[in-house]
Amino acid sequence: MTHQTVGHPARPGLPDDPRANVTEPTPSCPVEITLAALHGRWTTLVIREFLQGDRTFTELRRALPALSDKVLSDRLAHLTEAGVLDRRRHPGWPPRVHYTLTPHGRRLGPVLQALWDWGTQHQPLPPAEPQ
Amino acid sequence: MTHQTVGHPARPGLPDDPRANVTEPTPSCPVEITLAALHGRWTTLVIREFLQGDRTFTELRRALPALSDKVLSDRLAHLTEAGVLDRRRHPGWPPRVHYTLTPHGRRLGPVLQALWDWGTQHQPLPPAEPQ
DNA sequence: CTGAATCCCTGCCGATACTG
DNA sequence: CAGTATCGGCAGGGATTCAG
Repeated sequence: MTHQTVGHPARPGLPDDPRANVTEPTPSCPVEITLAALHGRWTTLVIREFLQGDRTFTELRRALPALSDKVLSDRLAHLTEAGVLDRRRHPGWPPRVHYTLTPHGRRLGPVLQALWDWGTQHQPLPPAEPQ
Repeated sequence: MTHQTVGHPARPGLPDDPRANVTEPTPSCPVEITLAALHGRWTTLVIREFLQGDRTFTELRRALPALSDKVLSDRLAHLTEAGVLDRRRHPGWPPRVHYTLTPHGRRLGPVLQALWDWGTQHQPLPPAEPQ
């Protein structure tokens, strides 16, 4: 089955988009864009927090105690730059910063859901005997 | 919007599963399982090849010329161990090995589609002015 | 033909200490 | 409170060489 009808209904592949024809990893590929947004340890857990509402730095630190300040700061900056989070500094003392999902960030819900669903269907195979 | 109705229809969050309550990255989390399967440079491009049909080592090498033998070998072994690919050695000479998506691997189609879709909706933000 | 072994280089992550 | 600066360890990825 080397060839495949292009017009096949319920086609399991990806869209017929010029960006789907790349032959090496490139940042302009939509899949790479999304994986770049999700990139890094802790990132999906941070996003999960925001799917329940906005958060401050300290609230996140309490929710994810094993996450260091530096990495949390990195993740928030990264997600903000990726257009996933909106950063809002509140005036006064003590300084408070609220982060919220942008509309674009909220659309990561279905993405994480897809990742979740595949993972739940995963049954680890018994180690294949050498043939 | 700190609180949210649990029973909200079309809930954008993740399932009410005990595994969703982890407070640190753990390999048993379904999201981590899927990201682990997709992990590594070139991995999604390799999977894309298989969504069009089975492939041999050499066919993949031709389709992705900038991918080194070692990394291709790593990816194939990794995806096989993750239950995504099925590895079948053919007897005779020269040795030939065919790789095919398992049923489980075929279910990665919707996952890649979700990643693709989010990425296409992505419009890079102009660099935010410091507030 | 299909890999495995080795080497080097880079970038991520964590820990710690410090600042507006 | 919400970060930044710095450092070290380690794993990933590429190039090259060797093997079944």
